[in-house]
Amino acid sequence: MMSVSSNAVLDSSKPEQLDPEKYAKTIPQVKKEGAHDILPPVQVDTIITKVGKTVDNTHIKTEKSKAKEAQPMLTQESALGNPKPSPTNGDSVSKVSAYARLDFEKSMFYVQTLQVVLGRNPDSNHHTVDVDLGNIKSVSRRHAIIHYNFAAQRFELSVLGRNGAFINDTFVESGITLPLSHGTKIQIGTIEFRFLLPSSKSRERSKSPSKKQINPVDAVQLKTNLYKNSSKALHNSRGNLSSLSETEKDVFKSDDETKLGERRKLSSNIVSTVTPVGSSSSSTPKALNLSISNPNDFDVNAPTRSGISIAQQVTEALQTAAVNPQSYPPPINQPLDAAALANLKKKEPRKKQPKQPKKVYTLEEIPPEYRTKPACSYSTLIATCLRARSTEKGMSLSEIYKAIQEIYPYYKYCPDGWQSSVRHNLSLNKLFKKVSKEGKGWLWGLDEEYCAEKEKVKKKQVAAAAAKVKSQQDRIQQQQQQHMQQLQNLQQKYSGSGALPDTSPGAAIASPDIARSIVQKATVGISDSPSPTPVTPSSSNNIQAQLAANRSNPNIRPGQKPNQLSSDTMKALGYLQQELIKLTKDRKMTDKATTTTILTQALAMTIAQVNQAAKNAGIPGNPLASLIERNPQHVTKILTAALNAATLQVTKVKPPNSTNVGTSSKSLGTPKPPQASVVTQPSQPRVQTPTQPPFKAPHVTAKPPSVQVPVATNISSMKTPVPSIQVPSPVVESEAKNLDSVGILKDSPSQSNASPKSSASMIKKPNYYAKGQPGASADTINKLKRPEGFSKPNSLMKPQNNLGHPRLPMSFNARPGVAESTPGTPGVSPPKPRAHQPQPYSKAQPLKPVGYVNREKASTQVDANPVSKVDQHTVDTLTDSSFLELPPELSNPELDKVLESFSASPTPDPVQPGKTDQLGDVDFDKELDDILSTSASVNNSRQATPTAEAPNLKRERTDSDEPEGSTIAKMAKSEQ
DNA sequence: TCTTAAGTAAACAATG
DNA sequence: ACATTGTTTACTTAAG
Repeated sequence: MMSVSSNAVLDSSKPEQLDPEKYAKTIPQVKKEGAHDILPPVQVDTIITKVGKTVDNTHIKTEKSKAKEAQPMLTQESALGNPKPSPTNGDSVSKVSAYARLDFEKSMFYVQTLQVVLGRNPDSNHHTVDVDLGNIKSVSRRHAIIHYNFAAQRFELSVLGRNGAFINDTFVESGITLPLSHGTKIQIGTIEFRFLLPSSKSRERSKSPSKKQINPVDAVQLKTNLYKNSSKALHNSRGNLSSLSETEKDVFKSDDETKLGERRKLSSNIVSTVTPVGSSSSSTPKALNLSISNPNDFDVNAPTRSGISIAQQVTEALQTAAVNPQSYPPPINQPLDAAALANLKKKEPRKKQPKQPKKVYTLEEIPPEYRTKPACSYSTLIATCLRARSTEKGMSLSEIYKAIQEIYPYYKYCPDGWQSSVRHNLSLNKLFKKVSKEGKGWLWGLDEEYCAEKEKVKKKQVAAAAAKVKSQQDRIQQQQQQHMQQLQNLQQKYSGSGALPDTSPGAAIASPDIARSIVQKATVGISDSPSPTPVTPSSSNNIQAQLAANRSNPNIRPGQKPNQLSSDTMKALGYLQQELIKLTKDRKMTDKATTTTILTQALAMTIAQVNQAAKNAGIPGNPLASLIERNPQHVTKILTAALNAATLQVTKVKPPNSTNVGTSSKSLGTPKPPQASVVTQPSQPRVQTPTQPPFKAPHVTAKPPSVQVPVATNISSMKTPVPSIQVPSPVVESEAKNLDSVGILKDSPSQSNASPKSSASMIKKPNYYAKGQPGASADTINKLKRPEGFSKPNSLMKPQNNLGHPRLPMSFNARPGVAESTPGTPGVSPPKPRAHQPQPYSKAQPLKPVGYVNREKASTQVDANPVSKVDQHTVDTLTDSSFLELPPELSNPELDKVLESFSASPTPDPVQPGKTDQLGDVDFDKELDDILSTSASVNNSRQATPTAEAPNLKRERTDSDEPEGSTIAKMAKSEQ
C-alpha cells in the first residue's frame, strides 16, 4: 500500500514554503517509498499526453525499469509542481498530468497516481490519505481507494469504510470494488464528488504518434491538502505540488497539533488536488516535461461514449461490473489541461446541481440499534443536546442538528423533516432561548430559569400524585380492615352454631356482607386467591368443601396475603357478580336466603369449573380472568348453568315455601340427587384425589338451623311468594333437565341464535370489536357486554413503560407489509392496519425507510390485541368444548347435557366496543335486594347504600388488590 | 366530547 | 438566487 511517510500534506495556506527545487531532491525517496511497488508491472499504453508538446518520457515496462527511470521523470515532474506563478497566456501549455480527476463541489483532485486513498482527516502522523475528506466521523480513516486495475484496464473504487459509500446514488457497502467510469458520482459521508476521465478527444490525441507513452505507474505521487479555501487556490495559483522534500518535511513537522486542529476546523470543505489548476497554469512550459491534458477533456457534460450519457454509463458500469467486470470498457487516462479547464470554469461556471434528496435508507442499511425512534420528545432531545454540547454562548441550529444526530443516530438515518420539528420546538418551547447572535442565526441555549420552574411544578405534581396514591392505599387498607373485622364479627357471631351465616340457607341477605362473603368464598377457587376466609372446621359446608379442594391450587402465590386478590381476579369477580345479578333478576327470586345460597354455589361452581378445566388443560395463570376477557359470553353460559344447577340443588332440598332450614336439614346426609351432585362436581377438581372425601352435594342444607336465626326475622317478612318465582319444584326439577325450561337457553346469550349451523362459532375466538354481526340481537349484545375491565385491552395490557412516550412520527411507520416480513427486528410487531390512514396534509408522503417501526405502536399493537395477554392456548382451551369435559368420576349426565348445549351454542355477537357496561361495579347487596324486593316487600334494615344505577357506575379501578368482592361496589361508591 | 400535548408539514420572511 | 434559519399556522394523533 501507499507509504504513509512518503505522502506529503500541504496546506495551501503555506505555498511559500514549497520549494520545487527541494521537491526534486526528494523524488527518489518518494519513488522508493511510493505505492507504485504494488502495481503490477504491466505495460500501459498511452496514459499521459502532453498538450502541444510531446513529453519525452520513458515508457516503463517493468517494475525494475520503472524504478530506474523514475528519477528523470520525477525530476521533470518536480518542475510541474513549481508553484511560481507565471504570466499565463491563453494558449497555455498544459502542465498537469493526471489519469483522472475528482471533481468536488469547490475544488478538484487530480489523480496522478494509480492509487489514491480517500479518507478522514489524519489526526496523527500514523496515517495519511491522499484525498482528505475531512475530520468527519462518518468517514473512516481509509474509506476508499481509487486504483487502476490493469487487468480490467480501468480505474476502480474499493470501498473500505465502515459506512460504505454511494456510487451513483447507489449504496455500496464496505468491501465492494466497483469500476469507475467518466462521471461516476461518488459520495462518501456527506462529501460528494465525481470521477472524471479525459474525454475521447484527448484520448485521440494521446494516441498520436508524436507523443511518448509513459507508464502511469511512474506518475508522481503528489498530494496536497487544500481546505476550505482550496478552490481559491485552484484559481489563484496558490496550489502546490508536493512531494516529500526537506522543506516539506519541515512543513509536515510543523504541522503540529495546532495545525491539525486548524485542519479539523477547515474540514468541512475538503479538496485535495495533486496539482492545483492555478499552479499548473503558472508553470512554465519549460518546466513541464510531463504530459498535460486538456482540461476540456474533463468536461463533465461531455459524453464519453458516443450517445451515451454519463449517468447512463455510470449506471451501466455499476450494473455490468458485477456481472462481467471485463465487459466494461477500460478508462482511458489522459492528461489534463488544467489551465484550460480553469478558463472553462470561469466561462461556464458549473451549474449547481440541484441538491440531492437525502438518501432513503433501507432497513438493512440502518444499524439495528438505530432503527427505533428515541422515546423522547423533541424538546427533550434538544435539551439533552444542549446540555451535552452547548457552550455558554449556545449552539447554532446546525450544531443542534449535528448533536442530535450524533447523540441519537436514529436521526442520521431517518428522513428529513425532523429538522423542521426541531426548529419548531426551538421557536415555540419556552425551554429554549436565544443566547447570542452568530452570523445568520442564533445560538440557542436552555432557559434554566424556566427549566427550574418547570421542574418545580413537576415535582409538585409528582408529590401530589404520590400523596393521592397513598391516601387511596390507606383508604383501601382501612376498608380491608373494616371488612375483615366485620367478617370476624360475623364468624364469632355464628361460630356457636358452627356455620357461617352466608352459606346457610337461612342466612340473612340483609347483611351487607353477604355478597362479599359469597364472593369471598367463591373466590377461594380462583387461581390467584388463597382461602380468604378463616373457616372453622365445623363450619364446613358444601361450598367450602368444594372450594377447599381449590386451596391447594398451585397457582396461588405463596407470598400472597390472604384476602388479597389481583386486579384481574377482582375484575373477574365483578363480572361474575354482575352476571349473577342479571341472571338472578331474570329468575325473580324472592327468598334472600335461597338466593344467597344459590348465588354462592353458582359462583363457586363457575370458578371451580373454570379452574378445573384450566388445570386439566395445564393452563397456568388466572383462567377465569382470561376466559372472561376472551369470551365473557361463555362465562355467562357457565354461570347460567351453574346457577341453574345450584338452583336445582338448593331448592330441591329446600322447598320454596319453606324458609325453615330445619326442614331441609332432613335431607342432610341423604344421598344427593345425581343432578345436584353433578352440578357441583366441576367445582371440586381436587376431589379426584383419592384421599379427599367425595364432594357432598347438599351441604347447604347441612348448615345448622341456628344460622338462620338472623335471617328468619327478615325472611319472615317476605311472605308473599310470587308465582313468577322460578322455584324448582319437583316438577320444575324434572323440567330442569330440559335446559330450555330451566332457563339455560333462555338465559344463555346463545339462545337467540342457537341454530346448529352456527354452533361451530362457539369455539371460535370471539371478536369483541366486530360490530353488527349477523344474528346479534340488541338484547344479546346487551346481555353480553364485556366487563369494563376487559373492554379495553389496552387498559389492562398496556405496558407501563409506554406511558408518557411521545407519539412517533407517522412518517417513520413501517410500510405496511414490509416490517413484518423484515428479519432482524426482533420484538417488533408488524404495524397494525389502521382503520383510517391519514392522508398527507399537503404533500405526498415520502417513501419511508423500511423498518422504521414506531416503538410505541409496536407495543400497543400487541396490546390492542385482546388475545395478546391471554395465551392463545388458554383461550382456545377454555372456549373449547373440551373445557367442559369433566373427569369420568365427576361426570354427570345432567351437567354434561347442560354443558354440551353450551358448546353447541353459537357464540353470540360480540359486544360493541363502545358499549361496554360497568361490570363489576355493582352494589351487590343492593342489586340482590332489588331483585328480591321486586316480588317481595322486604323490610331491609341493612345499611347498604342504595345505588340507583349501580351497573352504570363509572369509576376508576385501582390496580391494588382487594380482599373482598363486595368492596368493589363500596369503593365505587366511596370514590364517587 | 373536549382539552391538551406532541408531532408533522408547510408558508413565509429574514438573513447571509 | 439560493439555502438556512426562525416564526407561525394548520392539521393530526394520542391520551387524559
